Amino acid sequence: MSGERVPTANMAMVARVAGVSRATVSNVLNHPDRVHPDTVAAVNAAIHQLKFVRNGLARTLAAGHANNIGIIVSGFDHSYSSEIIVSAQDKAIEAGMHVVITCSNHDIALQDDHLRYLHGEGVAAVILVPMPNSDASISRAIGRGTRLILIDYDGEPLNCSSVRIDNIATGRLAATYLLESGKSRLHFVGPDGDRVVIRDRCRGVTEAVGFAGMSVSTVQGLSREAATAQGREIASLARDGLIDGVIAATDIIGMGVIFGLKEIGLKVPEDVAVVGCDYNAFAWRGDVTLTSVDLLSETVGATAMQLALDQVKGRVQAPCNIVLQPRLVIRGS
Amino acid sequence: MSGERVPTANMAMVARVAGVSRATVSNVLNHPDRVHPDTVAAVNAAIHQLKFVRNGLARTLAAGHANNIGIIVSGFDHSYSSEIIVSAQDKAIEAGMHVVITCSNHDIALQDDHLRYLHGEGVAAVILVPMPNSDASISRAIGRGTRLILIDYDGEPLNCSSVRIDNIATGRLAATYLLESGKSRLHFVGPDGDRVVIRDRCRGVTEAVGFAGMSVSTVQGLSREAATAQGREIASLARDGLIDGVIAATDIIGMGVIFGLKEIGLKVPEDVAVVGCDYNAFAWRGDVTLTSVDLLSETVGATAMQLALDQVKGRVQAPCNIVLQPRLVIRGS
DNA sequence: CTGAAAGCGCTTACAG
DNA sequence: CTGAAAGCGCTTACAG
Repeated sequence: MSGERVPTANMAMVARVAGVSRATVSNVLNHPDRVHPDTVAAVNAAIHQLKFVRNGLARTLAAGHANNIGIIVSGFDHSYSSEIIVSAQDKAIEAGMHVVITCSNHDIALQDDHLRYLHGEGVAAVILVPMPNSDASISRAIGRGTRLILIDYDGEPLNCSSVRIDNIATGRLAATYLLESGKSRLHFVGPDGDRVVIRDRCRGVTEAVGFAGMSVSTVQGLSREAATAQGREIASLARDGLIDGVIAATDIIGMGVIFGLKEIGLKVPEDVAVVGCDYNAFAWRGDVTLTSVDLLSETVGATAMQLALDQVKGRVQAPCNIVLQPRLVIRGS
Repeated sequence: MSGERVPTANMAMVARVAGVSRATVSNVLNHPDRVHPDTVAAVNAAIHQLKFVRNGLARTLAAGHANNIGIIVSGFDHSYSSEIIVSAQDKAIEAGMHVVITCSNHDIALQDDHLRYLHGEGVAAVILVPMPNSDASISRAIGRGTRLILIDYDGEPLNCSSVRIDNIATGRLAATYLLESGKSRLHFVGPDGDRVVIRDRCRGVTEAVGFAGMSVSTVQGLSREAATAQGREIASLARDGLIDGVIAATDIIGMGVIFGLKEIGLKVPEDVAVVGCDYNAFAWRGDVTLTSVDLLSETVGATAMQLALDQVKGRVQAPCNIVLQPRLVIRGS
């Protein structure tokens, strides 16, 4: 157990080489305008020569504020997560902040752990895409004083900023499109369980159609295999003329349905039209491209980061809850 | 600019509440066995009462070693990244370490930035899945003293531990399988550019087949759209009887080819068999599932983390370079 | 078993 | 414009 770090250059060494005090080195790094140009040059030369990289831990500790923001996601199996991360990071970089990501791997205990960990590491704020039913964990984080921004949070109202998509509107948008395309016997298919997101999408469909006009079925889980299997079931309903439009709660399911329909020779969208609800880049692209509802991942990520930055910079105190309206993207299904 | 942190409990407060010194609180946290059980209980009660979370920055700074390991990936658009992260994190957690992820978004400057940043944050080690042509950036990190583990690095030999898949074997495996399935007119299709990974896979195919027995084509980029378009081109070659087996450098391309073939009524794998080379869970399993070469992402991630931990714990000094042999997974194509 | 003291590498008023 | 000094929140020998 001797994994000592190779002795790295620190500010004291830079100061010595440059012939100045540590305070001056610090000033060159943080407020170069307050330092004589010649001194700046000398210090920078020393920094360069010693390959000095400032210790960010000590910096944060001494300065009392961090220059990084944490993002916790539960997994990368949906393109939504990655898209949020990328757009959030872009915004953070503009503001001179770093982003560290943490993955809870769909494990609520791990999510809790990451929340504690990032708090302990003193990140300036945490953006969380919370797992369902993690209210307790979230409240604890807020209680601890973590600056938290919630994405697509669907639990009890919390004293915390958030950004989310209107999932009822998502379902309504999908259903309305099918109705306007002349379809009338709609079917909603979503994963089992009682996730609010899915329930909302279903509710949106119901609002647009009315209970009488629709049927509903369920897929076990979120896998492609299960989606394809259920697609075959739905195809048989379609063959019997019971269905002419399908709203799939997820794009993966939507593609499964399309494969099921085509397998028995039904034409998409002529015989049966299919709309997905989560614009998943990992789902598109069979020979038929899936029409879906854009959940504006990029806007969501950028907005969440903006809220985080506003809080960090002290520009805003009160929590701010933003609800975004989704957008239908018509493609080939 | 007044985004001050809410005053959080620190060790001094815990010590006061528990009626002990800060050193004792620290001992309760780090070496509970050295402390009287009653004292431990009192301190823990205070910790609980104050919702104290130890400042990890200060801990790392004072202790001289971190309890976290960074992973830098260039994106999450391939399931390989996520799988590596998950398995690496599992191994880290076993060892009581935390994992922070950073995404360079396919930007070599950003990758360099993350490398510097993580070094500055003092992470115990960094696992990097490097972008092509980032040797300079990597050497700099090593020079700085960062403990670096490279995954699938294909540049100049470096004084640094690494894990990689044998990509020549990947191509050979795919081609050999097709030959043994009775196919003889093989075609290799990969993305343009001169990535070593792709060249190696092609070389593996060549080794198995000989130049005379194969043709080669190229896709612009890695998108599904381009893959599908090229799939149509390849399908026309197949229709003319010039091809009866396709090795696709990526699974996304493989699926594009399958869609192209089926569009003109060719049967997969009877008329033309298709094998992918990167076992991408995001390549949609259509009605035909893609036979592919498993790049053992989980082993790669776990092994990389093991190498990192060994170094951190001081169990190993010399760099260790591991080459893993891929494994063919026969599915429906 | 417990605590006083020094120190990790930096920043930030405050003098000069 | 520059530096001496205190302090960020913790850990670690070292006494006791």
